[in-house]
Amino acid sequence: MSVQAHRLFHLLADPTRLRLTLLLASQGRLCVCELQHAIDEPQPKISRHLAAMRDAGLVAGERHGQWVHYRIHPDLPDWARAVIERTLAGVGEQPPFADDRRTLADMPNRPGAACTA
Amino acid sequence: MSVQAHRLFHLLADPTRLRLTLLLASQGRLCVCELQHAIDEPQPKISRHLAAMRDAGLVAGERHGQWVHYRIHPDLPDWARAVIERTLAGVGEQPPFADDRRTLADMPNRPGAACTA
DNA sequence: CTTGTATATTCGGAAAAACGCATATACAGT
DNA sequence: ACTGTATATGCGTTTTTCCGAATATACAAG
Repeated sequence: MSVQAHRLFHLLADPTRLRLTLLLASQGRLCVCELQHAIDEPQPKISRHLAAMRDAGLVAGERHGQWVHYRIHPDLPDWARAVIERTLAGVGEQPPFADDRRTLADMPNRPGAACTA
Repeated sequence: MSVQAHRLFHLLADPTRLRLTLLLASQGRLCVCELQHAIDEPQPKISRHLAAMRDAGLVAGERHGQWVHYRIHPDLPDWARAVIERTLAGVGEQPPFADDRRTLADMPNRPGAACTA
């Protein structure tokens, strides 16, 4: 389970995966449709990146009805979590990361409450 | 000059480049032959990786006589430096990183003093 | 100016990553 | 059962990355 350092960095090296990661780090838990709306990329692209992140242990996904909720994996080692947090603090206000959060906040019909039910 | 986040992570995603980076982060400044001895990889391989790191602004190299000294780039943004330091603290005692430092310490004819001259 | 050591680069091939597009699966509502 | 929405996967292609081997450059010393 212990993520090798270079594997973690490989995941964070792709722009789409980095946006997903920082979005999850800042928002806690999101379903795929929220992620998709926020970063505005084709759904298969997002899904396959999430699968890679899940397989490596970076994120965890839970099904809730028709939605799948993703979050940063709770068992991620401290150093890895710290790296993500520090990155968020360092570049989170720059594009495209800040815009992603804004786009997410403006999402209509946000399934938020429905998912957790 | 400002390193984009995903570019930094791309550099750290390669095992050889990560070893070089953590070695430099822990040792301050090293010439190529020291790096080569420590991580025991072919010289062109190391040189090409260092070139990529230099082109991206992750490290800086200075010529001193026949040696070229590399170090973590002094103008690296705080968040990036913190990411590297946190990674070193988190995985620096694991292989291969700990061994790299040990191998470097045991290097004979270490040019250390000669370089700075 | 030749030799030796240190470092960098070019080139071609092999392996991996990322993509678009289509399709498949999962679940909810009617 | 059928429809709609949410999510995942298979496939073929294009792009990127990494490497080894050879070669080139820079500098020091004799």
